[in-house]
Amino acid sequence: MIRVKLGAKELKVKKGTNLSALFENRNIFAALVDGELVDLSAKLEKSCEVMPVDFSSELGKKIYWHSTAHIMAMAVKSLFPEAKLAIGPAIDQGFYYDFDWKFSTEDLPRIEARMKEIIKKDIPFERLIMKKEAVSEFFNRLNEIYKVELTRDIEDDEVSLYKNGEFVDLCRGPHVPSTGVIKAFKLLSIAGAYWRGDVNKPMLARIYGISFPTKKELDVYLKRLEQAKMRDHRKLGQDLELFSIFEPAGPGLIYWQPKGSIIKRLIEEYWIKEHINAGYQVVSTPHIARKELWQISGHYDYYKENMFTLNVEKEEYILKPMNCPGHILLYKSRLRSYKELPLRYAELGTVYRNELSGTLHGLLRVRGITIDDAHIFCRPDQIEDELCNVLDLAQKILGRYGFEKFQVDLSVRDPKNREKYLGSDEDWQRAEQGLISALKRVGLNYQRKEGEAVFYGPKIDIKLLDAIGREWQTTTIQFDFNLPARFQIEYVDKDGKSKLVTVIHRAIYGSIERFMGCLIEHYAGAFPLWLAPIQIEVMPITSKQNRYAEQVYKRCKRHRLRVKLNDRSDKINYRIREAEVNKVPYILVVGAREVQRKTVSVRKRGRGDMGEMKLKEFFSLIDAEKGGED
RNA sequence: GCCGGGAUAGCUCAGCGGUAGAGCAGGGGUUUUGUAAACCUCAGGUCGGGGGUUCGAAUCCCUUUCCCGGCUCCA
Repeated sequence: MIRVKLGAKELKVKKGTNLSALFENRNIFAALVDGELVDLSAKLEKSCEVMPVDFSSELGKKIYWHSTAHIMAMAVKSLFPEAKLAIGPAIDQGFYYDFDWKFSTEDLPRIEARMKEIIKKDIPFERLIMKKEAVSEFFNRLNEIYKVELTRDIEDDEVSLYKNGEFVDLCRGPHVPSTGVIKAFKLLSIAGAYWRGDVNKPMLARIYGISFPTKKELDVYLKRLEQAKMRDHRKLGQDLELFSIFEPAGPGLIYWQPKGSIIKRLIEEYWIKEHINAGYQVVSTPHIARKELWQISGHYDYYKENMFTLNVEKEEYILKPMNCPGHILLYKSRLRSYKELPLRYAELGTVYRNELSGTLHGLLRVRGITIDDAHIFCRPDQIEDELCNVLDLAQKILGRYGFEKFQVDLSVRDPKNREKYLGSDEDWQRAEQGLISALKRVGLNYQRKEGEAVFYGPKIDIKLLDAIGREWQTTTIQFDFNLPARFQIEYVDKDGKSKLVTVIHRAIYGSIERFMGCLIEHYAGAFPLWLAPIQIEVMPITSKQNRYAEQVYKRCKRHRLRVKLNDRSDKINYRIREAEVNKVPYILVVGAREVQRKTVSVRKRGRGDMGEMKLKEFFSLIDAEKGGED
């Protein structure tokens, strides 16, 4: 007999008992045995602690989705026996499977139908352990070249496989006990994906899907996806007339409509104010420069595919893809003393990058990028304080928009591949140490990502999520071990000797375009009062109140509010609906009663009628809401 | 850039070999309205561009531009 701890209970069972015997609850489909994730078919060989796994946990979801991916692969193989299997993992939201095959969207319903049959048959998932060579041979015989390659890369001598009837897949597992466990699923899309994420390897077809233990959960999920589309910045950008992209003008280039320009200007003004307070100096640099500048910086050799070039009187000019060289020229315009450091140059600099056409995406990925850039030139002993200041500033600025939770990544070198990177070990260690202690000092949790650093230095990135949960990098703080040496950026130290400065690149919004995109989705177009393009709409109920309405309108204007007078002859209900659809924060309705009592009726967006008040009262109400911003 | 799917009025979409349609938005009128859609009327399109097949193409084929979902890349 062995002892099994199961939650608060302790059971005594026979050695070799099937794990599934412990659970009556049919929703449990896997378990953690002493922390190791296993199938329910696993046998208990020694005393241990068992934790049931169902769909409620992250682990459970992954197993459930992964099993669904296997079922999809089974369906695909039975419909298209020639399709070759690649990989099929669970992801954060669902699963995918890559096949070497050409699918069209019409295939999805057929695959779904076949999956339903497989689920109905309730075929068990059986775990097999085989010698690596035997597995390799097995897949070779089936002409599953990708599986052969995967098997070859496994370090263990023994390999696990999962078998459902005739279908066998290389897999670490675990899985749900049988196909019937999957109750509700949906295949969502087909997309291309390079084998092993490598551009030089074959392009495979990836099918994405999702599954849930109940139809209801699936429906809720699909409905949420549908609703998320309603806050897509591209849709809202058009509906609310914030920005446009024009085909004849070129892809990835943003034309800001008047309303979008108001918001853009406000977030820029706020940014400038905070940066001046934080000791930055605002500078401005041209959009083009001779190619020599980019040869010195190294961009001409290493960033060429991304740069737009111009011919000017037989000379080559480059449309700037980055602001750094410009800021460096400003720094180098005279000798710098250690006493001047840190020197912080900030610029809302628009750069142009020839991003791959297939990657362009609304405001979130464009070719004309306004970076809220700054370069900090400092001494090594100032690094940590400077980093803390940047992180504090980032939190303050992002917090102003209600972004309080975000993902923070610390990207460092790939330890196995040190030759790839510029700079000494000492540089990297000091920089990384500085980044870590700064993160700790300001109390930010972060994920360490090895191999994610750029070649010239380690960095911290902050990522925001869009409406459907995709991550977009905004804030970035990067060390640069490349440019100081290339440009000989120096300062005269206490001892009279010239020394290389440390350069930190940093952006907080990341780019104005991307940040605007994130903001639109974050607020679902309902901008807070201080950002709303139109803050107030004044509406007389009938034309008899037009004069009074105009007085109200003028007083609002004088109070420096962005106000619109809507005295069209449409019914008041119609105009109110229109303003609500346009997400105007406040409506002031004036009818005969308000004229008589010298008041306004206030209606707040999303909340409805707040009743009558004096205009003065209304002003103090919204002044408080604006939070002191003007 | 690569794979798959798209593009019809300002917007959302129907039409899918036989005379280009609807709703909303827009113009003109009527209505004078009390907190999310009053009524009438008018106008609006080389069906993304180019080429082809056909007696005839929005519809079928090729090509090109752009968009969407991914991959890769990145602010």
